[in-house]
Amino acid sequence: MDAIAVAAPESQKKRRKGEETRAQILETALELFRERGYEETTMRAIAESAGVSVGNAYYYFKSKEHLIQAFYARTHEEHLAASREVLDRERGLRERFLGVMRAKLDTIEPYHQFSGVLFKTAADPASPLNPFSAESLPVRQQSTELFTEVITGADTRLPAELVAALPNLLWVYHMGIVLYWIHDSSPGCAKSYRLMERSVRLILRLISLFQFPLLRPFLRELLVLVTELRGDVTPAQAAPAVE
Amino acid sequence: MDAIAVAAPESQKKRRKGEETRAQILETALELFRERGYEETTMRAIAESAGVSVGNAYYYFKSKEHLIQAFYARTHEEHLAASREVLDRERGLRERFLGVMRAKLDTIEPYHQFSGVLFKTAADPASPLNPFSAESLPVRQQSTELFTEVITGADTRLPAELVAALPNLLWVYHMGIVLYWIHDSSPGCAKSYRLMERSVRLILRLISLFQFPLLRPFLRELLVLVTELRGDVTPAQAAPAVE
DNA sequence: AGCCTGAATTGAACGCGTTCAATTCAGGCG
DNA sequence: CGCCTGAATTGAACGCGTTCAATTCAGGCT
Repeated sequence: MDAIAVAAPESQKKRRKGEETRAQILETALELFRERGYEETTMRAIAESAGVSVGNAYYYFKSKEHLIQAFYARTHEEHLAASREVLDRERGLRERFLGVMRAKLDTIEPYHQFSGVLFKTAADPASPLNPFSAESLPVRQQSTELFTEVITGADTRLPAELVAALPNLLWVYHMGIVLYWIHDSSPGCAKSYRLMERSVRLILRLISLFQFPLLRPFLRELLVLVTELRGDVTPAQAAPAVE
Repeated sequence: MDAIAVAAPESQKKRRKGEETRAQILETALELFRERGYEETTMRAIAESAGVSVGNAYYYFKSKEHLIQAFYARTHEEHLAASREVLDRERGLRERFLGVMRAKLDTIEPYHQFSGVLFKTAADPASPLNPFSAESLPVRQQSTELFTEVITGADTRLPAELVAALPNLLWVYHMGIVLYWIHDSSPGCAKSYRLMERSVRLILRLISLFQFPLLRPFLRELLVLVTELRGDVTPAQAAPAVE
């Protein structure tokens, strides 16, 4: 048996080892987070449970928050996968949009209990977890692309300028829904689903309204506002001045 | 001199003392926050600077976060005062709305550097600082009333259902602007002011559009959505289940 | 085999927010 | 006047996240 497996080079074996430890720590951490909550889970407990020293946990994760970031990346992947399924299946704009949004809520549902901490750290402009930070730019871009795909892959034709601006708008909208969801304590987060479904319907209606020439100037101004401000706000362009 | 001042009862003298200590601690804390930032200011430093013991600081403020809450209450008062001035002066809906929003940004400007921490804690559903929490309900109500006054005191007449729903909508909108402001690193937060002015204009335009019967069903649905969901989300209705 | 090097790992130590048993203070009462 | 009581105040101690100098480990080179 081992004679067959020899092919693996040394450096790869080394990397494998490190990645296993890393995965072990992350897995243990997420489990403890789910069991006891974030604040109640200490780094010492994580390390002990994972069979490593405290310092070693910090070797792989710069801070306790970075463990959340890893989790964040994971649910993001899950959402992408779930959305892909919807987008492959559906052609109607409404179904696609609704499906992606529903997938979002479904994906994050298991973590609702400690979503507060997640958002708490995510809201800090200085945190790498901040959705506007440079560190989470890839994730943000992927999410935005998702909404691009929702629109361009649908059988509905929309004016070009709207197509250009909508993805970012919808991304912000979806963040708003998540924000509501975080504070939603209704059973099964039913209210969040309800709000999402209704607001999606409303948005689609609003979009269709833009066909009327009456509303064109309004639309124009909205688009100018959005494109003018998009992206330039992130504090990441210059390193935060800490003396 | 003292013969005149004798009138003060004992209990009042006592209360005065306590309140002075409390004020002393708060003043020192806010000063240090502004100087060095929130995270960099330790409770020990605050206590020492205020000439009290650490424990005593905790006697008056349950936690470091509660010092922020006190600051929050203060800027809220300032905003109310500044808004009052505007509302007494202006009669046009646009001027009133713009004035109140501008006053908001002006009021919080001095604290922009540590606004991140403010929002970070405010975003946590479990935190008393959370704008949706029971503890900040009075502040939230006052803010909402402010927008009621913006509308009802203006010389523009609006449909009754709109008048009923707008205050809450505008409050949420104003929170959104603050959220943008927190992440705004442009000089003088110019971008936030710009966004605010443009979006205010847009909102007013949107409001005036509702006069067209074409948009009535849209408006209806929007109002239903808002009134249905308003307020019931706060997790404060039942004590958070902590085992 | 022996050495070198850089990754992996350790655990004691630091600084922080927070707690709390103990102490002081000051006004009311017999 | 001395006692009582509750508010005000103290500071040592706790548990936490985080750091870092020191140590081990394992592969590559001579």
